[in-house]
Amino acid sequence: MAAGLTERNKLRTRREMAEAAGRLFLERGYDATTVQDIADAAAVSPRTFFRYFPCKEDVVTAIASASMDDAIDHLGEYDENKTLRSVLTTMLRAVLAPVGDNSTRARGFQFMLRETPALRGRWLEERRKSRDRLADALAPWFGDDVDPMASRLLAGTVLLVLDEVMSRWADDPSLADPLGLLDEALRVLGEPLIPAGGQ
Amino acid sequence: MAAGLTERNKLRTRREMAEAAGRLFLERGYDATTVQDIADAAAVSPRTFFRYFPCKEDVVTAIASASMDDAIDHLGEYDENKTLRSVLTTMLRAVLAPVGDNSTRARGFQFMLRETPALRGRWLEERRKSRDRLADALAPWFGDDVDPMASRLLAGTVLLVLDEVMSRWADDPSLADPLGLLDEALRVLGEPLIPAGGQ
DNA sequence: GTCAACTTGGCAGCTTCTGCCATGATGACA
DNA sequence: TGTCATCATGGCAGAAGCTGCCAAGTTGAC
Repeated sequence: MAAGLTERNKLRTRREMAEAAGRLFLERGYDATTVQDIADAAAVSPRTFFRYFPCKEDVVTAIASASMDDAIDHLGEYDENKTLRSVLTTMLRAVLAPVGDNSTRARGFQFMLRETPALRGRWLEERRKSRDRLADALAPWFGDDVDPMASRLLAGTVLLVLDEVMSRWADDPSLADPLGLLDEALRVLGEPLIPAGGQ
Repeated sequence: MAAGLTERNKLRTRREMAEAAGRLFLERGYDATTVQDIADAAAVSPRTFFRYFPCKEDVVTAIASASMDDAIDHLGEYDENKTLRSVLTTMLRAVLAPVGDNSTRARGFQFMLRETPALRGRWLEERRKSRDRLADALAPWFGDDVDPMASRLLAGTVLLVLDEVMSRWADDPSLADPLGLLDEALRVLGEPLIPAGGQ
């Protein structure tokens, strides 16, 4: 439990760097903040920064993807009493609810992602990993011996929904949190994306 | 029509750089190929390379996203006699058919994308632009005054399908082209991603 | 034939990121 | 408590991506 002094110091260093980076990014922008700036603010050397975060973009994704990882992990084991819709709703709400707690910061991050191509690429890349993990977690609902195409497509589309909801929320300052936008998006997933029709 | 010598020279230079880059990337890998290498192979200076391609990754996306752009552009105007399914099928076939013509190269690119995080991020970023354009092109099929959520989700999911199909094709050397995988994926889109069920 | 516009090359410089080694702190064991 | 292996850190040098600036050569219009 004590976990050792070294271990605690490393956690603290990591947290201080992430906080300093997040603050500086929001203050002056991602590109205008150098790793040197972050290192100075966290009282470490740039060399140490790169030991904790493989690249500059990873500070942002490490901060922002943590809640997503948690939500997918807590999706839990397959339970035949829970419908696919209910577990997905629960997961998405778990991810979206905290956004309202610090909406200024969350909006800031959202806009920063939009305006910084390098960051958005890295972000989409992270999202892709989430998609794979979500697809695995959802697979049991589709049966064991079925082709995994359906679960993979659903997982990907659910993350598209999340993306869409967050983006709209960021653009509409009158919305306190993005939860209200979720229901309509989930409704769309309950109908065929391609309406029935001729060949 | 003559278009001027300068203009033709620029096109030639651009093509030579793209070809040299593509060849070198496939030969020795993306990371192991420097911009200097590409510039040498195309007999230009590195400085000129960056005048044509804003960053190294853009050579790859410029090559690979051209057919996608064409396909979306040729999706054409709204025609109420064409079903959504038919225009999407036409578009996806237009993108996937040429893959079989040079399958070795296409597989090489696919694996390169997989193994190079920076490239994949940039690729996903490009895909995102395609999604926006596709969503705009599909919007008329959803009616004018409807919320654009449905068309945006469909566009995103169609590109997920493309991604999935290409990935599976690349992994299965027995497949000449990826067209055979398309039908099943499109079938999934014709049914609700979330099966009907309780709340 | 002349001149303006433009393309290219080279150079210096910044930033991200990595390998290497010395230094100092931590923690285990006697 | 003392000793020693381990490990986190810092500093340094350097590669690679990328940009601004200016000089030189080419193109194309009059």
